[in-house]
Parts: sequence; structure tokens; C-alpha cells
Amino acid sequence: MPQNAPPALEPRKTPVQARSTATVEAIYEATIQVLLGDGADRLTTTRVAERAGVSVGTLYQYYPNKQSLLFAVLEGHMNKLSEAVEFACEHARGKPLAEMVKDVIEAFVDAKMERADISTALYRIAADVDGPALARRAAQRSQNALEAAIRTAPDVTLRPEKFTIQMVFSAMAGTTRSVLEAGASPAMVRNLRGHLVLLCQSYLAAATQTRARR
Amino acid sequence: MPQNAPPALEPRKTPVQARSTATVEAIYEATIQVLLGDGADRLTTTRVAERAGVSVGTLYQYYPNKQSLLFAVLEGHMNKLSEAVEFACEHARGKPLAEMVKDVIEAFVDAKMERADISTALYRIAADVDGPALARRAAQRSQNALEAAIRTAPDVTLRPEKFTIQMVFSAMAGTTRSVLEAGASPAMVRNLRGHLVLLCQSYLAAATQTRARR
Amino acid sequence: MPQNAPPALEPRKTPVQARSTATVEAIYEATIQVLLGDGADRLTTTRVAERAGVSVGTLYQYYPNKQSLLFAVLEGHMNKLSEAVEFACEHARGKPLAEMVKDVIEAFVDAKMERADISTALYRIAADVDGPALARRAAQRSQNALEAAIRTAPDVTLRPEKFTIQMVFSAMAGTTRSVLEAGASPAMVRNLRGHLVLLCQSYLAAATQTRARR
Amino acid sequence: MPQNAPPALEPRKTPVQARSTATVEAIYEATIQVLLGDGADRLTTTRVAERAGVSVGTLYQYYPNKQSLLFAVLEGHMNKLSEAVEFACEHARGKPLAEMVKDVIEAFVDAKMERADISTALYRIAADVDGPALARRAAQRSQNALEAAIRTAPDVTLRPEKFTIQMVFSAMAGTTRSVLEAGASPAMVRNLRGHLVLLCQSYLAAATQTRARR
DNA sequence: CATGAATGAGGTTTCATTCAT
DNA sequence: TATGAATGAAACCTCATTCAT
Repeated sequence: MPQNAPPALEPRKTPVQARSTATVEAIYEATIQVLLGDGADRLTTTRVAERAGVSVGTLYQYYPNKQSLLFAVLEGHMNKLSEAVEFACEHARGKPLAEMVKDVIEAFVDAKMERADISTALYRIAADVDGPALARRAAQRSQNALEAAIRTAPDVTLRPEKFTIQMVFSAMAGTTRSVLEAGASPAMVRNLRGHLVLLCQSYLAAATQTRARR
Repeated sequence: MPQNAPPALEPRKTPVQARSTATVEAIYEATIQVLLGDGADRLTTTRVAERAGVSVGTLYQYYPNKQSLLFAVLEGHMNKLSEAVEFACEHARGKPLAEMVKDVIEAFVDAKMERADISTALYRIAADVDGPALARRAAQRSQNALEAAIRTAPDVTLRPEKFTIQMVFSAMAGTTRSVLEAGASPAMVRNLRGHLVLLCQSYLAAATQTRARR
Repeated sequence: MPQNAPPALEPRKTPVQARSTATVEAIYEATIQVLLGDGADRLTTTRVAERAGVSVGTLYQYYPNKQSLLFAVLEGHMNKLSEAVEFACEHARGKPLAEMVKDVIEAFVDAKMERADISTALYRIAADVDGPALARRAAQRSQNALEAAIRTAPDVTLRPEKFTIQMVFSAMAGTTRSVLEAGASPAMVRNLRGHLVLLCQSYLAAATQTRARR
Repeated sequence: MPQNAPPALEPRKTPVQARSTATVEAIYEATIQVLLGDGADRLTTTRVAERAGVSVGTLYQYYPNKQSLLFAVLEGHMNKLSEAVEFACEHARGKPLAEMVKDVIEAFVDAKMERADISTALYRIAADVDGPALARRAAQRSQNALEAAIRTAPDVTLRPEKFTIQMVFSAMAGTTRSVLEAGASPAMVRNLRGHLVLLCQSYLAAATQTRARR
């Protein structure tokens, strides 16, 4: 995918009609289907259009180029993750820190696992779509939610630093990713869920104490 | 009219003359140069050969196809990381666990940072070369070394489970990756180094206690 | 980085618009043109496309690979020959054997000569396209037609064996080929026409008598 | 194989030393080996050299280009066939025509069958080496021998025309080729041997009578 | 709006041939 | 003479994208 001119990543037109919405949706889903079924390097715009039951021309009416298509899918996926985290944070307000961390992490891992196949497949296209930038935005959302939630934890006297929050989130996302890419069995995923909670809890405790001692 | 054949990843020919050793080396380095300078999707065999100062034909004398080239580079990088970890483990034998973890993590992060640009660039090609498989192999090496080292720690009465080791390593690699991809400043990297130690130490402690309590 | 897949010989897409029918035809004809004008080893897909007045991409929309293109041309040519033989057989039903053989052979030789240049040029590409297999199929068609026709000859009491029919056809095709490749002058071709009739007639007679005497 | 400059087909140097002769021979045999084992399109000069146990450079010392190599092999094979025919003609001098034809044809078919695999494989490279020209030369040799032999047959009063001889030879070679390419079983080959004799005998008889009647 | 035929730059790979060692 | 590393033209084929219908 060559990138010469400044590429437009935003969908080209806002779907105002019902039909368009359905088409956009179909293309979006088809992209995931093809990605999962044929793999990232078999993912061509023609194939996606075919799978979506429309012509390439139509695809290009709604997504100005291939990147924007991948971008949309990646963004959609990350939004779902962010929402899961935000939702968990919302519901954990007022709980003690340990419980809060537990809830959030389990929500995150579960959301990730629910579509683990998509998750891993998307790692492979992230590179073509400035995935890191998207990841940063998503991470920021989650970190903000987490930080806000922690502020409501009754047993937290010393608020963790911004960087500590980032570490927690990086550990969450990074460890999950590593385990997933290592080819995790369902049993290992269950283990991961428990240990990740332990890991973040103990780190948060340690980081806060360390800070207190300063 | 091409023929089909199982794609080989192994280098095609072992250089017997001095001249060709230099050539292989030049191609290898050129690949990294191009990857860094032009990006993963500008990385063509022609461009690599050009940068290496040889003809495409020569490139194909040593690497049977593009994949094998990328594979070699990825493998080389991962070997360096594994070696760094193994070296640190070797030297940390007999030390107390906390110190041991500190040494290993710092070695890992430092090795990663020393060639941070390559590290992140390689994430992008990993997909084309069965990176995960390679990563698994490298991870196994490191985990074995770490496990063996821990067995020599005088303050460890209850050996950690295999999975705990895997968690430590996944946390190490995953968190580092996340932080790197978030576009880490040097300051943040310094922070990462410290906090990762804390994170792994506290997790290991917690995981061991949890186990003891069972 | 290409993928391996079983090479397909069938045309890739059936033209639905009028425009593409013309395109397919143009490519087909261009292939023959190039084959005749430039020779078999100058026959590249690019050159064919150029001659057809389309882009390579277009060529590959209709023929999945070079082989399929050659295959199509070879098949087309052989079909024409088979049809000529079948047509002659059809029209010779009920005639005496000698006359029948005369008609069929003359039809065959004439069809071959009408496009003698293509015929000889195609010999050269047959190797790349499993020509023998194609030839076998075509031969079978002709032999079946011939056999059926002979069954209607009033003066045939003892039907020739299958192998005898095959000999007749092999002699027809083989001798013609040899004479053609020897660089036949028009005069020689006229001679061939006559003598081939004689040859097959006398062989058939002899083979039948031999059989009768057994 | 592009042919721009007037290509030299003759071996580059006359082997004067024993070593050279052995080398030339080895390369020659290796070519056949590769042709049979790997097929015509896997037949590369490098591979031939490798199989012969010499370097490409050495190969080019004795054969100025790939064509000359193929040419040599093709020529060698055809010479063997011609010699077989000539030898048979020599030994059939003075015999009656029918017997003579039988001897010659059986000699030809047997020679062909003895190395049937090479025969068919060579059909495939003949195109790249002006096979027809070679074939013409070989055919001429055989036809001359046959003509001379027939002149010694006691039962021949009216000598056959030149063209009749050519027909006999074309039928011989062409029919054999057709049957071979049809994928002949050993049983069919035996059949071919007998019927080809019959075919040529009856044709010769008929052609001579026809001529007499004029 | 939808279609899908057409485009063509550009990517990967091969292999006959040369020439410094 | 023999070697084999190096060459590079040229072949095949893909696929994001456009635009006439």
C-alpha cells in the first residue's frame, strides 16, 4: 500500500440513508470476514467488496481507500475495548482499589477474548494504518477512565502517578498481547485473567508505597 | 511460467569465499537500513540490493526469497535479545531474587533500547515471517534461562510455577512493547526500566505467596 | 511475497458485458499474432497485451496465467481440427470405405493446411501446456467419429479393431506433422494429401484382411 | 533463451586431452539426466554443471551457450537413430522389399523405444534448438539409406519415387511420435511395431502399383 | 448511485552468462 | 584451466484505484 499524497482516512461520506448505512456495515463486516478467513495478505479491496456483495466501485464510495477501510475496522475494535474498560470503571466507582482493578482487568481480558481471533488478526494490519497512533488514543481513553475511577476508591489515600496508570495499562494490554501471540489455550487465558489481576494489584500497591516512602 | 515449491526460509548457499561473507553481511545490514529509512512497505528486494551495493541476483543467491531475508533479520534481533537475557541470568546466579529480577529486566530493557528503532520496525514485519513462532522460540529460551537462574536464588523456598515465569516474561516483553509503541521519550524509558522491575518483583512475590497459602 | 496455489487453466472470469467479449477475443487473436510474428520464446504476456491493445492487467482478468492463455489457443485450434474431422465423418456416412477415408483425410489435411503456420507454431508451445493431454482428447474425438462412420460403410464386413483406427489417425496426424516440419512446399502438400489417402486406404485394407485370415 | 547475436552451436573447443573428453561427456550425460529427472523447464546450465560435477564456468568452456548444449544432445540422439536405420539398411541389402521394410522399421522402432524417455523429453527441447532443421538432416540420411537399399531388392522392378520414400519415413517417424505422445503402453508399442510394418509395406505396394498403372 | 472492466506501476524472482581469482 | 560469485535484463503477476456506462 503506497502512501504518496496525504491519505484521507475518514469515510468519504456520512451515511444519511438507510441503504447506505447497511452497505457501509456490510463492507465493514466483510473486511473482518476476509481478514479472518483469508488472512491479511489476501485482503484486497476487490475481495472485500465481493464478500460484501457490492462492487469495488461502491466500496470506494464509502471508503476513499484501503487504508481507511482498515482504519475503520481497527478503530471499531479499539473503541469496543475502550468502552468495555470505561463501562467497568463506571461500575466500579466507590469500590476498594483491589476490587476495582479486578473488575477492570477482567472486563478488558474478556472483551479481548470474546473476539480473540479478530484481535490477533488486527495486530497484523495495525502496521499499515498507523495502529500505534490509534492505540495511543484508545489507551488514553482507558487510562483517563481508570484514573478517574481510582480517584473514587475509598482506600486510596495517595493517588498513583500518571505514569503508574500508564504502566498498569501497558502491562494489561502488553501482557495480554504477548500471551495471545504465544498461542494461548483457553486454560492459559483463564490463568492469565487471574494472574494479570494479581500482577496489577501488587504493582499498584508497591508503586504507591514506594511513592509514600519518598 | 513459475513452478510451485515449498518456500524455504533457510539461507540458500553457505559462502565459501571471503568475498561472499561480506556480501551476506552487507545485505543483512542493508535490510535493516531500508527498514529504518524507508519503512516496511518500501522494503523491496530491489531496494535492499541497491542499498547493499549488489545486484538483486546476488541477493537471491543467499536468500531464496524475501521472507527468508526478513526472517534472518528478525531472528538475528531476537537472538541478541535472548542472549542478553541469558547472559544476565548467568551472571545473576546465586543472588537474591529481587536483585536477580532487577538485573535481568534491566538487561532486557537496555538491549531493547539500544536498538529501539530496529525493535519497533521489526514489529511491523513480524507478521510476514511467522513472527509469533519466532517470538515463541525466543521467549522459551529466555524463560528457561530465567527459571534456571531463579532456582539458584538463596531466598527462594517455593519455586514459581512455569506459568508465573511466563507471566513475568510476557509482562516484560509486552509492557516494553506497549510503551515503545506509545512513542516513549527517553525519560519515560528510564521510568519504564525502574517500574518494570518493581512490577515483576512485586508480582513474583505475590504469586509465590499466593501459592504458599494454598 | 507470493502464495502458492494450484495453477488454474480455466479462464478466470466470464465476460458479462459486451466490451469484455471483444477484449477476450482480441487477446486470443493477439496471442496467435505474436506467436506467428515473434516466435514462441518472444511470446510474453506483456507483448500479447500490447498487441491486443490492452494492459497486462486486463489480460490477467481473463486468463489467470500465461499457461491458460496458451492452453486456450491450443485448445481452440485442436477443436477446429476435431470439428473438421467430425464434420467429414458425418457427411461420409453410408459411403464405401475408400471414399470415406478419402473424404476424412482430405478434410483433415485441408483444415491443417488452412492454418499451417499456426499449426507448426503451436507444436512449439504444446510442451508448456500439457499438449499431449490435449492431443489425446482431440485424437479420441476424431477416432470416435471415424469409428462410428466406418460402421456405416456398406462394404465393410469386418469392423476394424480400435487399435487399427488409432493407427490410421496417428499416421494421419503424425505424417502430416513430419511433412510440415520438414518445411513442405505447396506442391508437396498436394502430394501428401493424395498419398496419405493411399496410405490409409491400403493399410486399412491390409489390416482388415490380416484380421480376417486369422 | 533469447537469441540476439548469431549463436554458435558448435562446441567451442575440440577436446584434445583425455580430461576434456571426460568432462564434455559428463556434461552431455548430465544434461540428459537433468532433462529426464527435472524436466525441460528445470534444465538450467547451473543445474547441469552441478550434476556433472563441474562448475558453470567449465561448462561454458566446452559449450558456448545453452543452445549448443541442447543441440549436442539432440544431435547425438538423432545420430543414433540414423545409424540404427543405416545399419539395418546395410544388412537388408538384397532381401525382398517386404522383409527389408520390416527390418528397417523394427530397427527404427526398437532404437526409439530403447530410449523412449529421452525421445519424448527431447521433443520438448527441439523447439529451442531448431529441431526441425536437425530432423530434416537426420531424415535425409535415413531416406538416402533406405532408397539405396531398396535399389538392391530383387523383387522391385519399378523404383519408388523420392516422395514415396519420404512418405514412408514420415509415416514411420510421425506415427511413432504420435503413439508415443499418446502415452503408449508396452503392449501398444508392440502392436505399433507390427502394424507400422504392415502400413508401410501396403503403402509401398500400393504406391508402386499406382505408379505402374500410369 | 452502482457497476466492473480497465489500468499500469511496481514487486518478486530466475537464469544465461561473464570474469576476477 | 577451473571456479563460482556476481550480474541485470526481463519475465510473470498483483491489486489499489478510476471512470465510462
